[in-house]
Amino acid sequence: MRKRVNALAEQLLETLEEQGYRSTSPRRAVAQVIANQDKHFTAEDLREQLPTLGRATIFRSLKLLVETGVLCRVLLEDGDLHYQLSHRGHHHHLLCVECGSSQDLLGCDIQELLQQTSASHGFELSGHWLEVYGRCRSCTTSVSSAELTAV
Amino acid sequence: MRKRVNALAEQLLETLEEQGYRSTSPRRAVAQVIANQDKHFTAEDLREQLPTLGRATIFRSLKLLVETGVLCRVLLEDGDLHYQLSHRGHHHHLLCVECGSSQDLLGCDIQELLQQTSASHGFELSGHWLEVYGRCRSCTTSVSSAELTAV
DNA sequence: ATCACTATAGATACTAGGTCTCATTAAGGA
DNA sequence: TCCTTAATGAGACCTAGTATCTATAGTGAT
Repeated sequence: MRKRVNALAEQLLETLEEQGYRSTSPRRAVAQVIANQDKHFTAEDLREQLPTLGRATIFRSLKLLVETGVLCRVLLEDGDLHYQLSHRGHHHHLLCVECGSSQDLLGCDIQELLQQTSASHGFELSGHWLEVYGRCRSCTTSVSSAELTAV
Repeated sequence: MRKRVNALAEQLLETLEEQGYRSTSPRRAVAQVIANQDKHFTAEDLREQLPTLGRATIFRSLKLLVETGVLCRVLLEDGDLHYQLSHRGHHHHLLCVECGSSQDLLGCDIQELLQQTSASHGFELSGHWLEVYGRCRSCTTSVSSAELTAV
C-alpha cells in the first residue's frame, strides 16, 4: 500500500517537472502528503501535516497543482472550497456529506442536456460546474445499523 | 422603471417582515440597492453603494436574505461566490462570463438523471449544485459585430 | 403619544483563506 | 563546480465573513 502511495506522489512531481517546474524538497513533501489524503482537504489540513513548511509555499504548491490539473477544487454544500486529487479531464463528484469521501461521477452525460437547454435560452455554452451531494454506500449502511441499535 | 424597482425592494422587506424581522432603515437601504442590481454582486459592491452603513450590517442583511430565500449565492467559474436575487425554489443559473448577467435555467431536469447515476454508484442523493457558464445572447451578438468592425 | 422591551446597528477585533514582497537558498544545466 | 534563476520562508497584507459589545431605534401595549 505504501508503495502505491509513493508511486502516486512520484507521479504528481513528474507532472510538475514535465511542465518545467523544479522538483524541490517542499514540493516532494506536499506531494507525499496529498498522495496520502483519502478525501478532499484544505490548505490548513496540509499545514498541520507539514508544520515545517512555510504557509505561502503550501498555497503556492496547491495553486500549481490545480493549474497543472493534478488537483481540482471541490465545492462543499456550504460553499467551502476544498482540494482533491483530480482524475484528469472534466468530471463531477459525488460527495458524501457524512464522511466527506468522494467518487467521480461516471456515465453522467449532462453536457448535451445543458447544450440544448442553453441554446433554447439563446446562450452559448462554455462550461459548467456540478457537484452532487448525498451519502455513500458505506455511510448509508453504517447509519442504518446505528439506527437499529438505537431502537 | 423606478417604480418597479421600488416595488421589488418593498417585496424583499415584506418577506423579512413576514418572518418576524423588523423593517429598519439600513435594511430598507440594502433592499433598495439590491433591487437595483442587474447582475450578481458581492458584499463589497453593496458597501460601495452604501458607504454610511456598517460593514457588519451589510453582511448580516445578506445572510438574512439568503436564509429567507430572497437571495441565493452563485458560484463563479473561478470559485468566487457572489449573491443574486433568487427566484425562489431550487433552480440553476446560466451565467454570462462576459457581462455577468444571469438567467434562470428553465426546463432543465437533471434531478432524475442524477438520481439514476447516483444510485448506480450506491449513492443516496440528497442535493446538487449546478452552475452553467457561457455567453448570453446580447454578448454573442455584440462581440460578433465588434469583430466585424475590427476587420 | 409615550413607554418599555428587545432586536438591530455600528464600531471594532478577530478568523480563515489566500496573495505579495523581499531577502536568502537551492535546483540543475553548462 | 559554478552560475543563473526558480523557489523558499517570513511576514505584511488583503478579502470575505463572524463575534462581541454598547448604543439606538422599532414596535406592541398602554
